[in-house]
Amino acid sequence: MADVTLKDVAVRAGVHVATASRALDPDRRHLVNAETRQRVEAVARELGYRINVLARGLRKGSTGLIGVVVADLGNPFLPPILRGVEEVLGPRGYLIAVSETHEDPETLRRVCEQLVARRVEGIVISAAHAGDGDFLATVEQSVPVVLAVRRVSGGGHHTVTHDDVLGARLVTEHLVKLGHRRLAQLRGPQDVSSFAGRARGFQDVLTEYGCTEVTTGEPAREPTTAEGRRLAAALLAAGGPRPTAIVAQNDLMAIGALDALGEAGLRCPEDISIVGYNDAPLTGHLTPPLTTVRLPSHALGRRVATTMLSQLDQNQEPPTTVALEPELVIRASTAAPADEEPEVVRAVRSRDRREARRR
Amino acid sequence: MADVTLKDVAVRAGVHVATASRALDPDRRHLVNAETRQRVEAVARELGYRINVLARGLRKGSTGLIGVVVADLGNPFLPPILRGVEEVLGPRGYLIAVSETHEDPETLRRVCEQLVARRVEGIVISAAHAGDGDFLATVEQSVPVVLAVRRVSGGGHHTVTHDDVLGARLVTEHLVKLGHRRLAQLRGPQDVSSFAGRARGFQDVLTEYGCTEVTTGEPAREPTTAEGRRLAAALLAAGGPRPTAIVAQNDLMAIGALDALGEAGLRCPEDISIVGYNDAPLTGHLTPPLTTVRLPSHALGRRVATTMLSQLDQNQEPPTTVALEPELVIRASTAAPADEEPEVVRAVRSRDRREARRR
DNA sequence: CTGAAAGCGCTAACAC
DNA sequence: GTGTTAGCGCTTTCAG
Repeated sequence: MADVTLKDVAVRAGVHVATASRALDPDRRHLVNAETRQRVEAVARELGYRINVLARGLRKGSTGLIGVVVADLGNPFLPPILRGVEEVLGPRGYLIAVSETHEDPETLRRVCEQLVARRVEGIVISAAHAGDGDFLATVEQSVPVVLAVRRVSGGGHHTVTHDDVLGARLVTEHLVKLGHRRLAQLRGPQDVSSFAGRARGFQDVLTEYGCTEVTTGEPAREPTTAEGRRLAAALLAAGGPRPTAIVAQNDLMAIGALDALGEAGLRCPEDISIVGYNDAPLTGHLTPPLTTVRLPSHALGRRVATTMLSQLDQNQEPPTTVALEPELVIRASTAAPADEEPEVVRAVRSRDRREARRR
Repeated sequence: MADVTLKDVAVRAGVHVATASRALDPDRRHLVNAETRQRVEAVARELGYRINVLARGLRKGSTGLIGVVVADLGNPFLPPILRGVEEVLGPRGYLIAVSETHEDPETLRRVCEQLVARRVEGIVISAAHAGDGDFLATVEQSVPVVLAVRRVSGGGHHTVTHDDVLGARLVTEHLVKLGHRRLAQLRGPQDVSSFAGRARGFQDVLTEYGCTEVTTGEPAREPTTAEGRRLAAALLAAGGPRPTAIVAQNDLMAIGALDALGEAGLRCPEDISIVGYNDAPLTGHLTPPLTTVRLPSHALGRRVATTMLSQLDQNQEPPTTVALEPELVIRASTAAPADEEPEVVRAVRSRDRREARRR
């Protein structure tokens, strides 16, 4: 607990604190006589001196702290993002303070207040909901903000995200090309841009290919296994034609759907194909291994950090939104529908029939 | 970026900064005339004043920062721990700064330096290796340290951990009671106390019940799926009698073992039972669902935080080690060995035979 | 109840 | 090259 101050070092080294300060600062050491500097350094080491970052920050008006606000630390795509952020910001001397909102807007507010009061130099937010734009604008008056993963409606913020529309297109087209024409979607909370984007990609493909959506109506209250199971069960229990494929907006809901299928005595992919989103750990080890969408989370983290750096360097660039491209991961939970024939097959058949009649 | 200072508020409210300071501090507001206080509060709100935590910290000698050092943020048992820590420390006004070491001792050192320089008030470390005791003792001279999850050899630190010996006993005994007598162990790096403890629990049970260990010799370099698979494959490829059960020291290695089994054309649990450790997400959804050990991580986080709090409150209690009890989760990856009969069955049989002879 | 003054530990001007 | 002085924004005596 012994707090050695710069003054202690200076006295012991027989110099003024200012000199000691210079000698110990990498950026100003060259202003000091080499011999003096070495003496100061020696004493500092001997006394176990550690600079008080607080005092320096107060004087220089900088804390070297970057706040990162996430919705849920348990989300498995976060670690690669955090690692990417840290990889870039750490070597620049920044320390990362992580806070969690649990998806609660009130907590988001509180946490941002906290961070601003602590004079963090920037805030990375990956916990935004669609309607948080106005609030974030006020935060941005105090400190640079970079949105990660989730956008807010209205734009106007530096944003680095995944291209969710594209990702959803990728999986949905994959299913359509397998021959699926009646698809259902398991939606997450639509005030989160990721889920909203995935919904749009899905819809777009359905429209383009003239497919039918079988719908349960409501989205999941939370994007969890339990909710996925509940929604999928409702889907299967409903009257009317069953979908041949289910697009879950994340892996957890896909797993819930898998459970619901099993309980209904149906098989995946024989009876119904299921896809997830995120490529969470172990999804490749499920039965069946899950077809899903892989996100470049680590790259996203790095990109978030560089975006933040350029803001910190006062490069007053206008807000941009960059969307990184996800990747389709095809595994065994998707196959051609059993009761319906793929387009090509049908085309061939009808041609055959036509020819047969002609003879 | 407008930084409103206390002075600004004071001037505007027509009072001295000291008065403004008192009026705005929950602990000293009662020292101020109610009317004055309200005026100050109004102005503060109006101007958007936010206290500069740095300046206050410098003056009061406290930062309200707690450092948390983890080995790998991707580890799925961390979030509940972090949440537990935050739940307890957050309401007390502490902010959590999370850093990662990637299991590198050098990084651990650097990170601790950083945190001390920033005058964090306490450091929670769940990234310790067995040999870090001496280093941590030096850190402890500057700031309270609480070890989470992993101990260091030699003791002498406030430690909150899981009872790994017990956990390993639980799964191993479960296997023995199913009738297994030839078991193998997939070990993680033994300089991490968690893995070392699990090794001991396993050995203890084997000794007590007179079972045989089939060994691959080396532990995993990293406790990953790939390593688990490699070690399990080596185990299966080796000459000599095959184990009927494999105890992996974490779920990832267990999954690797599952893979290796599949590749060798063997089934789990029919040919070999496999158990994991940690009860990571989705382990219940694997094929077969994995028998494993569930850790009270959330409770551990809370306990870590309260231990830290009592240290911060200067309660100079001597270092204690508390080990929280894990829980056995039996699923479908374990069954009685095919070629060997469970104890009870054998007992019943031999009794039957005896009785048969008597007639 | 409020104001004046000092100072937390450091760095930035400015002198010498 | 090095010392002097001032002050970052706040809290804390100590007066009044």
